[in-house]
Amino acid sequence: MNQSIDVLPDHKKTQLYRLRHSLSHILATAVRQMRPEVKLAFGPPVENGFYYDFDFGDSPLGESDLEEVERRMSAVIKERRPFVREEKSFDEALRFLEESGEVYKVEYARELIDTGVANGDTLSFYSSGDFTDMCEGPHLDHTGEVPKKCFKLDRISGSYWRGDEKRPMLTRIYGLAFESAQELSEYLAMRKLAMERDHRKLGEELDLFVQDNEVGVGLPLWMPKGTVIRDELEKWARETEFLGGYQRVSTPSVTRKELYLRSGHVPYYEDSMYPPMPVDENDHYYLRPMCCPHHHKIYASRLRSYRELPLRLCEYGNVFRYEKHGSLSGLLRVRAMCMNDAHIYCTPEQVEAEFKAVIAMYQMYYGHLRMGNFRVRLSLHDKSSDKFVDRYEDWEHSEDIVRRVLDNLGIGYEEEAGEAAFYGPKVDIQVKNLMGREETVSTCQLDFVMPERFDLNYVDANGERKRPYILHRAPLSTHERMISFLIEFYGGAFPTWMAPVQVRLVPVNAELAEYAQGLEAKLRGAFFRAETDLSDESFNKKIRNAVTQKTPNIWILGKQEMEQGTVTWRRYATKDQKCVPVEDALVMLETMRRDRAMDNFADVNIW
RNA sequence: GCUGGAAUAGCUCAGUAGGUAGAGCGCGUCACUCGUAAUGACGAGGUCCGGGGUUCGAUUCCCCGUUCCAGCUCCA
Repeated sequence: MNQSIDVLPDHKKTQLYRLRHSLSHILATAVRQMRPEVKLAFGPPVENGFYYDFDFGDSPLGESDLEEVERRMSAVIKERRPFVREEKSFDEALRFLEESGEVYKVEYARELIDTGVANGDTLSFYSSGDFTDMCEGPHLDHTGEVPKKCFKLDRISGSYWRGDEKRPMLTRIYGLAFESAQELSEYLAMRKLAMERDHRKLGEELDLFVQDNEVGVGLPLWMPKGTVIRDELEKWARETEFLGGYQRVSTPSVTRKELYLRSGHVPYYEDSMYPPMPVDENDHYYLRPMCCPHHHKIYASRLRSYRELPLRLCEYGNVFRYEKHGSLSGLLRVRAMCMNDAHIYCTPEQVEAEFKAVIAMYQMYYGHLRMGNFRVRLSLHDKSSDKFVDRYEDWEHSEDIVRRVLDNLGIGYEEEAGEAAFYGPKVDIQVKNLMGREETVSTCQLDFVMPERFDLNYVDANGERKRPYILHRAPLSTHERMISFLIEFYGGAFPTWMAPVQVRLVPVNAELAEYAQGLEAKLRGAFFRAETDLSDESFNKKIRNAVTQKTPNIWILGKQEMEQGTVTWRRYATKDQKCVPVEDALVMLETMRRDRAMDNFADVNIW
C-alpha cells in the first residue's frame, strides 16, 4: 500500500520485490479478463507474496474462481509481455484514470498530487500488454521473467478501502510468490508444519483449555492441565514481584460506572467494554476492562508520604473486554482474561529508575523463556488524533523519558505514532504468532493523566503535596495471550517446571506396577506432578503415548531398575536417556524445578 | 462489526446426482504382559450446527440464524 514515489529504498530494488510487484499486476490483468468492469484499488508486494484489492460491484469472484485466475495468470506470463513505464502529467494521469472509471486510483492520484508526495510534475504508469496501472514500480522487464511455478494464489478475503471501515469493502486476493518453485514449496511445507503448532490445535490435543458455546464466545475454560501452566506462571510472577518490592492486592471484577467516568474509559472506550448492568435504581455496574482504577483507589485510600514511594501494587487480575466478534481467536484474542498487572506510583525523580527496573524484568522473563522473537515498539501519541489527551508538553516530556530509558539500556526499538495509550506513551513487546499476526504481548506505560483524574498525591520532604507518576506494566501479559504464544513457540512441549505432567512413570510390565506406584507416591509427596501408566497397552504404545503428550520426563521402570533402585530417565527434548539412582533423580528434579530449567530445549543439560 | 469460506462420531475427514450415513484414530470389553513412537479381536458412539421453506421424503436444494476459519477493522 506504500506507493510513495520517492527515491526507491533498497528493498524495492530487489528482484524479489519486482517479481512480487509484477505478479500483482499480472493478477489484476487476469482478473480484469474475467471481470472487465472491476475497479482496481491497491496491489502491493508484501511479505511472502503480493495482493491486489478489487471492487467487483455486484459480481464478485469467489474462492472457486481462483483456479481460473491462476490459469489466466500463467497464460499472461507465457506471453512475455514487456512492462513499459510511462510518465503522464498530472492532468493527463487524472484524465486517463477518470476515463477508465478507476475511482480509487483517481482518489489516490489526487492525494499524491495534493500532498506533494508525487515529486516532479508527473505520475508514473506501467503497462503490460493491454493492462495499464498507475504505479511507481519497479517491475520485471517482461512477464516471462516470472519463474515457473513460483507463485500460488493463497486466499481471498475482504478489506476496507484505505483500511477504513466506513469506506467500501473490497475483495483482496492474496498470492504467495518466491524466486523459485522450490522456495515456494519450502514455504508451503514450513507453513504446514507451523500449523501443527497452532495453540488452538495443541490446546485441545494436550487438554489445556476448551471453549463452550453455552458459556460464550471468547470465554475459554481452562482445563486442569492448562491451569497448571497458569499457576506456575503466577507463582513465578509472585516470586519475581516480591523480590522487586511489589505488594499484592486483590480487587473486584465489577465496578460502578462512576469509576470509569473518572478514569475516562467511559465514554472513550465504552464500545470495548461489556454493556453496563443496571443495579438498583440509578446505578450501573461494568465488568472491568482493566485493574488500574482499582489500584489507584487503593493508592488514594489515604494520604501518602514520599517515603512510601515507589509504591508497587500488583495483581493477577481478571479483566473483561468486549472485543469485536470477528477478531476473537483461540486464546490470542478473548473477552475474559487474567492479566499480570501492576501499577507503580512514584515521584518524578524515580520514574526513570522504575521504568528501567520494569524493562529489566521484561528482559529477565523473555530471556528465561527464550522468547527472542519479538520487537520493541515505542508507542507514541499522534497529534492529529483526538484519541489522546490534549496535553502536548506532558506528551513530549514523558515520551522523552521513555525513549531515554530504552536508549540507556541499549534496547533496539521502533517508534510508532498513534499507538500510545490515551493517557501516556508505552513500550510494547510485539510478537508474531504462527499466522504472522502481530500482537502486543507485554506493555509498560507511563501515565501522566490518571494521577490528576484520581487526584493522587503524596507529601514531599517539604510537606508539599505533589503528583506522582504511574507506571502500568504487564510483563507476562495475560495468561491467555502469553500461554497461546508459549504453546506455539514450544510446540506444546513445556519445560519440566511448567509441564502439566512432569514425570510419566512407565512400568515395563504389570509386575512393576506396584513399584511404579510407590515411586509416584514419593514424587507426589515432594509435590511433583507424576503419573503412572497402568494401562494394558504395549510398552511401545506407552512410550508413544507419553511422547505424544509431550511429557518432558519419562521414567522407565523394569526389573533391573527395581532391583537396583534406579530409573531409566528419558528426556522429551533430546530423546536421550540415562539410568539414574532414584534418590539422585529426585535431587535433579528438585534442581530443575528450583532453577526453572528450560529443559524443553535440547541444549539445556539436566544431568 | 464487515467480506469470503466452512460446519457429518470425542478427533481428523470421506459420502449421499434428495430415499436418515462410513473410515482411521480415540473410547469400551476380552485376549496378549510386552525394554524405548501404534499387539490383536469384538463392540459402543451420529437431531449429518439450529430454525424455517420447497418436496411424498431434506444431512443434501433455498432462506434466516449460530459457531468456527481466513482477511479487513479494532485492540486500554
